[in-house]
Amino acid sequence: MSETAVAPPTHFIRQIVAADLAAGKHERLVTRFPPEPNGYLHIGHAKSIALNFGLAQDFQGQCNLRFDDTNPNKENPEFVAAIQADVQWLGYDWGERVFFASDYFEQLYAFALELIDKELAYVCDLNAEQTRSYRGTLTEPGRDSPYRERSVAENRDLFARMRAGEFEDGTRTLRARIDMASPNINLRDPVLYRIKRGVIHHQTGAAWCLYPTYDFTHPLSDALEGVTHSLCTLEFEDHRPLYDWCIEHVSVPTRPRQIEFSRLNLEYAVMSKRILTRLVADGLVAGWDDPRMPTLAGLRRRGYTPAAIRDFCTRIGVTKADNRVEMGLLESAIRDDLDASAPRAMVVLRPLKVVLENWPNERLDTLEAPRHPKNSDLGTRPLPFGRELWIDRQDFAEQPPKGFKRLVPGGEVRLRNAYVIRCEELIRDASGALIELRASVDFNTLGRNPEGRKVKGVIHWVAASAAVEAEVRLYDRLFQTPTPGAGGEGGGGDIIADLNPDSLVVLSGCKAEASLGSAQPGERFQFEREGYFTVDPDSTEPSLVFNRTVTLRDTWGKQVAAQDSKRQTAR
RNA sequence: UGGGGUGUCGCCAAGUGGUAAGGCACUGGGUUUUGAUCCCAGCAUUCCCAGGUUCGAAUCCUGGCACCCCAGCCA
Repeated sequence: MSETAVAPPTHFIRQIVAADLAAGKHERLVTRFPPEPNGYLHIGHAKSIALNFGLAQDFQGQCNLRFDDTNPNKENPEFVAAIQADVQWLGYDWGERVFFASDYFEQLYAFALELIDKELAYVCDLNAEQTRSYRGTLTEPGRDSPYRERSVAENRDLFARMRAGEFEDGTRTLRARIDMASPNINLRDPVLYRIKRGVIHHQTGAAWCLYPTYDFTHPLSDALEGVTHSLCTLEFEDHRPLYDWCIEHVSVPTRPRQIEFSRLNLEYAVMSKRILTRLVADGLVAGWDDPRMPTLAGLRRRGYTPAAIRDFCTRIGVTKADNRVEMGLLESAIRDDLDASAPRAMVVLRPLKVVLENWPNERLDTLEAPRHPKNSDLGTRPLPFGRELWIDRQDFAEQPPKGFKRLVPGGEVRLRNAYVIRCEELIRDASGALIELRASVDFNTLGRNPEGRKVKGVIHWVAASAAVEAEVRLYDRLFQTPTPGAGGEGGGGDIIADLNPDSLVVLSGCKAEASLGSAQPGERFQFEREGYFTVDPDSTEPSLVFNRTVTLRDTWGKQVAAQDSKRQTAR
């Protein structure tokens, strides 16, 4: 196979990196992916991971995994483990370079002392509320803290006593001494350290009772690691002057450059960690790995492949423009991957029995079908065929809509990989409901077209005597509105009200073809004419559980839906 | 209304003064034992708007407009 090296798509950050490297600014590229371990990673993080690790790969640099763990109240080791698992699953490797911002706490403390000595930081006794009122507003400047002019000696003393645990939470902070009148609020003497006594940090235990803020920690951690390009999302653009200020005024070994790009928004989904946490905590979903969640764990359980997610990330690009990407793009990426790789199988989701009246009672044949229509390397599978079959109720219509190509009373249809049959009779129960079809086989149609007529429709089926029972979980978008929580006109809606009540439909008593009996959790299949499915870990030996990853493209379904809505509006 | 950003097809996105890439979606047509895949064709005389500079402007200048972010001791 000739692997024509596809040039990675160019975007503004890649251009900056390439130019910096070409200019000899750095020996090699160093990036970092800096998650806070306060939740699971989602598809938005995948964009950042693919960017940071991808760039490092392409330029033969390195990308560090660094946990930004400066707020022990919200973080825990479960998230640390989950994040590592997800990054690896996505296909990236940080080698030996896993770091924690908490690794640098001692060094950071020394940097803070350096700022104090330079009269660039001071201990402030204002509480949170007072600090806020001194800060001013967007349009009015702030006022200097009454503690702003403390001596170096006093600041050193107080800061040491903060560390020693002498003061209660919220009573004192260490602040940068910059400019209370700055039009950029982040520069109005931002808090560098706050007191948190009695919290056990997942990495440092009880060693510290004061913790550095993000604004102080991030630039210095980057510099300590020799990060050359620190890539983050747009909301940190305002913080860049502060990022640069920290690097400027502290004796760090290197000078990283922060570059911002826009975060990913997806239609019908939510990327806010706060809201995702709430969905999990309130039991609105089955957990962080619920297949409806946009988390990597959820997507994995849904049947998404790492390759498809990476492909999606390159398709969406990297810019500074606000965006909201259509679900269709993600779906297209997974369909592309799975169409090429997933073995085919037949599963009847809503079974309707068909008895072939001219098929001998005891005869059970074994037909053969390719596992993949285009990739013969995947081989074939045996397909039992007998007198009684299951077909999908949706593949039969007593009164077919215009254009219907499937089975109708008196009509013919092709059973995929098998014979053409004709519907001869409808069997009903006492209430008049259809419970069974009687049909006849054209024995002369196995592997060849019937003579003298064209049979358009092809439907899938499963031999009743060899069927494997399965539960199938049909997943759809978690939210029913493209921008959940945005509300209608005016905005400010309740996000819970936007949840899609039909995001999960569980089908039991589905009939799977015999070859699926040995399917293992995590395996992916195309159920022909239905979609892509994966075996859920809830599967146990006798009872299979499948999750629907995504449907097949369905032009017929769309046509029917369009006709329906036309009929609706006509009324 | 202070500061920081962004505006190119329904969505994403190239474009870096020389006459609007590509993907997704959509619409036709072909192949097909998956209404799938695949193939072929179509889909921005115009780049938020208005002026200006230039032989030439999505790209430069001026002035507007719209949207996003910032007043956590969260990140």
